[in-house]
Amino acid sequence: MRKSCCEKQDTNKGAWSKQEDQKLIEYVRRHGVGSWRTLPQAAGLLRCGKSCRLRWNNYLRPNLKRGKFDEDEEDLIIKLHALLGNRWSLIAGRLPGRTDNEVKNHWNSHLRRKLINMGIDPTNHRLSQSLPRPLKPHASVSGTSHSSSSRDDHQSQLVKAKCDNDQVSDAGSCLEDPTWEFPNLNLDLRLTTSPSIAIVGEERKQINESTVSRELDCVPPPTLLLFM
DNA sequence: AAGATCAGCAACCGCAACCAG
DNA sequence: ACTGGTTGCGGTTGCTGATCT
Repeated sequence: MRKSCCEKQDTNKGAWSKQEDQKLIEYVRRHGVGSWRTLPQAAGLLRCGKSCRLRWNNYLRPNLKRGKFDEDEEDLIIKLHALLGNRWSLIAGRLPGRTDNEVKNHWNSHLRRKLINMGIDPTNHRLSQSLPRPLKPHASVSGTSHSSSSRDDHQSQLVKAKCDNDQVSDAGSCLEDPTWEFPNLNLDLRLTTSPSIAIVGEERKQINESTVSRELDCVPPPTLLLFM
């Protein structure tokens, strides 16, 4: 049985040094990304290809946006998670400069807890306690216009929304609703020219993610939310 | 001040998808 | 259609700094 690349001897593990970063940056600058398997040797790095790809994609590539997520980004993550589930790469694709790892970490450390505190099940975006279903659906959690409000304000808005027959969990609540079937949603993310996209069930294979991602690129986030 | 606990983040690992032969 | 190699994704781990007792 072939060893995985990371099990090879003479490969470093753990945190990257500045020198390693520099080597990787320099190599990519000269040759571009790709051929991760052979890159480490070519670049003079004692790392496996996977490790190099991860380091590049998550920390070294240009145009990465580091630092705190703003409220709009958090809103968008919550909404996209309700729609897509744990498809972090797809979600990150809608957040310019953010990586899937970063989004995933932020979800697990902040947003998940935030939803739990609000009484919302983060896995299905439904209220944890049994409350009547909303009489009429709304497009978004709290809009994207609360960026000036404090986090507490935001949270209280959401809690208020919850008490007002919840608008928060609309998008995701249907995911677990026994009367609601994902495949029948025929979720059309297309706005204009190209063929429509339907997310068919939870089977990952049935979604051409790159196509979805490309389609989503045509859809400004607030418009996308209208489908939810 | 010191130890314990918590939170955030970087990185690893395993698996599935993809692709070329 | 099958197979083996490569890449990408998501879950998980472990380290580190911050906060609490």
